[in-house]
Amino acid sequence: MGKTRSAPTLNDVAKAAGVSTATVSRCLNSPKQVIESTRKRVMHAVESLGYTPNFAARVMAANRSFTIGAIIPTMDNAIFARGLQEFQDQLRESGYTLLVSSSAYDPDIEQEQIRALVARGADGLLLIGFARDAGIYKYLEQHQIPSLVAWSYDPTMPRPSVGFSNTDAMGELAQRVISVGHRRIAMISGKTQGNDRAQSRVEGVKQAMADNDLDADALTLIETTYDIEKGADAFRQLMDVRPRPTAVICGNDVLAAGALREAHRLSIQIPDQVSITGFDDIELAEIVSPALTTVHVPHREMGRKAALELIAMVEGKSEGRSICINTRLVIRHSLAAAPDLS
Amino acid sequence: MGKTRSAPTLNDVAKAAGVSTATVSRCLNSPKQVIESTRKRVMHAVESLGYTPNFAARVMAANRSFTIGAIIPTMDNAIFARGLQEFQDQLRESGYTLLVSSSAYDPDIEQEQIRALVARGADGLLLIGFARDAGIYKYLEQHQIPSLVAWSYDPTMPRPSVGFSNTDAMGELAQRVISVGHRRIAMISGKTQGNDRAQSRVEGVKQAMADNDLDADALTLIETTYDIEKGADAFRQLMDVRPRPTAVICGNDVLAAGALREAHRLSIQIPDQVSITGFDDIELAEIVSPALTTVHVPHREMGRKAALELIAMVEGKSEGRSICINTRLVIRHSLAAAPDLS
DNA sequence: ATTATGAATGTAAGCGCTTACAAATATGTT
DNA sequence: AACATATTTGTAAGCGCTTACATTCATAAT
Repeated sequence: MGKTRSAPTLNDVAKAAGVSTATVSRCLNSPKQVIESTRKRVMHAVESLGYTPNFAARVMAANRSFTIGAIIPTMDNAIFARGLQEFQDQLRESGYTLLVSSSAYDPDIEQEQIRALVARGADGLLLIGFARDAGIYKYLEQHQIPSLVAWSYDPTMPRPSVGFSNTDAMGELAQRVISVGHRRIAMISGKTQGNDRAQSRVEGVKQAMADNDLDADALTLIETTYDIEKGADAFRQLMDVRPRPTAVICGNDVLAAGALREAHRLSIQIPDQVSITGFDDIELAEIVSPALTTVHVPHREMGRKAALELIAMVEGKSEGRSICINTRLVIRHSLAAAPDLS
Repeated sequence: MGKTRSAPTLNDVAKAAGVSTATVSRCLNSPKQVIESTRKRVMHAVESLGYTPNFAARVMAANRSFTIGAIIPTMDNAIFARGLQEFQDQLRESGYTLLVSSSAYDPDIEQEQIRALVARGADGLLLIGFARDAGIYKYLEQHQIPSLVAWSYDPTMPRPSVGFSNTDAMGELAQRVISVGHRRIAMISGKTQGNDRAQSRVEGVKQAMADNDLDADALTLIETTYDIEKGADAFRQLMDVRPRPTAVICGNDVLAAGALREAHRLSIQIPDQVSITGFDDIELAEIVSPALTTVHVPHREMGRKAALELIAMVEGKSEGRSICINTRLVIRHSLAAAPDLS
């Protein structure tokens, strides 16, 4: 309800220090413009009144907030956490504050959150992946809010992105799976609807299959939400498919962890009977047993570079370049040669 | 730089619709106050201009933002993710937007984030744990910002909290550990400095020991940051202690997972040689093998109740009650009888 | 027809801050 | 000493919105 009522304002400080509001404002924003003696007096008044500037007012007057917004699909697992933490740290160093909200993978909520952040004066936005309504991009343009896509990289897109090629990264992993002899391959993917990362990863698998004269259309594919439980469910389903797949490629480590857990329950030996792979190389991947063969994504590097680039865009120093981050295969025990190859 | 420059304002809409700004404002905020015909006209203008209200201005004028802020210690692991997701969902349903920031367990950063959120017009704040500088609480009072502590519960504190007694919950677990015969107990705790949850958990263990005529001061205690790696490091150290502890109680599941991993590496059989326990019951706990005996915290319930209570406070319907959430022991395979008990 | 009543709309005063511009003061030059 | 120039400070006009209050208009009661 009533909030700032009793909080001191710029005016109060000005009076207390016996100067004009302009001088106080300058003390706070460009101290070198005001002479030491008065600055001291002003700062003292600020201290003793416990004054904090009202951001809404500042944003409105200056049309600048030093705030960056990020909308991520979920906070519910570690996928975005690490990269975002680094993103925030980098922003902080440059004097920006990060505000995060999550969309629960729902495009409508995402749109709402984007508007909320823009309306709140965000100077720039970090978005995950490219896929979203064109109207949103138009909206951002109208408000002249620079935005940067992360967790994806596609230089052919009109908007800048910092990330990696999900297709290539997953392709490389699938190639490895095929190289060690697997022919009957199944995949547990995240929902591809409105999720270009998930789409590209499926694409990567299919491409690798095609490259090796396997019928990509024969890929047994289950789409599900990114949940351990769901990964487990999907794995169980896949184990009923005949002929049974010898390798299950998962859209990320969370799904793979679920698959692994279900394999334990079903007493299916991993990797002797079935190989399982993940994607992301979050901590989870190393902890499960057998440890997951996966694609390592340098989340921290991505977060840092995204922050730097977005700041450059916000400050008008960059038009928005796309930056490619290199992923690499991490071979651990969950992948082995296909059993029936011998 | 210049952002909202070309975006339409209330004034533009008013002109386009041939009404006053007051009417447009009313259309947007209390539609029933304006007659159907004009409302239609106004809404049409809003649509065709692609108007979105400027939040900074709205906040400043109305002194109300429908925004709730949350400052969590870290986004880097799952501990807070789940509860926060539910918190956000509940807020959304009630028409509030959640803005999150993370403090990296640093009190100074936390303070800065709190100020940032308040300055940005947050109507209320969710804080994790009680321990923080008194100045911050004074600041919140001065600005009349309701705040709610979560992940802790202590009815004796002057401020409302939604959570559980970390002492009791951990005490119950420790009691169980002792009951199955363990006498040489070690603990890997999170940094207790400025973290009342960590402190209370240590307290819980000590209390349980004292209750069972064990020397609580003899508890071998390692404090570390909440990292899998650190948990592993600490476990290695503990295994060098002589006489070697038979049970390692960890401050949370993340540390326990690290301990477990290290045990694997050291070829120490869990739970045959050493028992390990966690806290939180995040997904990780069930995935590692052996699965962790831990304390289940109903994060979702906590998130939901926290949201409801905080909204009530913001809307002046509650003075701020404290709500206790029940935790429960989850016994899995990582805890067994002490080996040398026989 | 006149007036009381209530609903719909308009008017305009802020909300707390930044910043262009003006004024005052200090510094340096000749 | 007189002036040009640079530095420091003040003045006041917004930024886009909400809302108390005033006004207008429609309806109903007399």
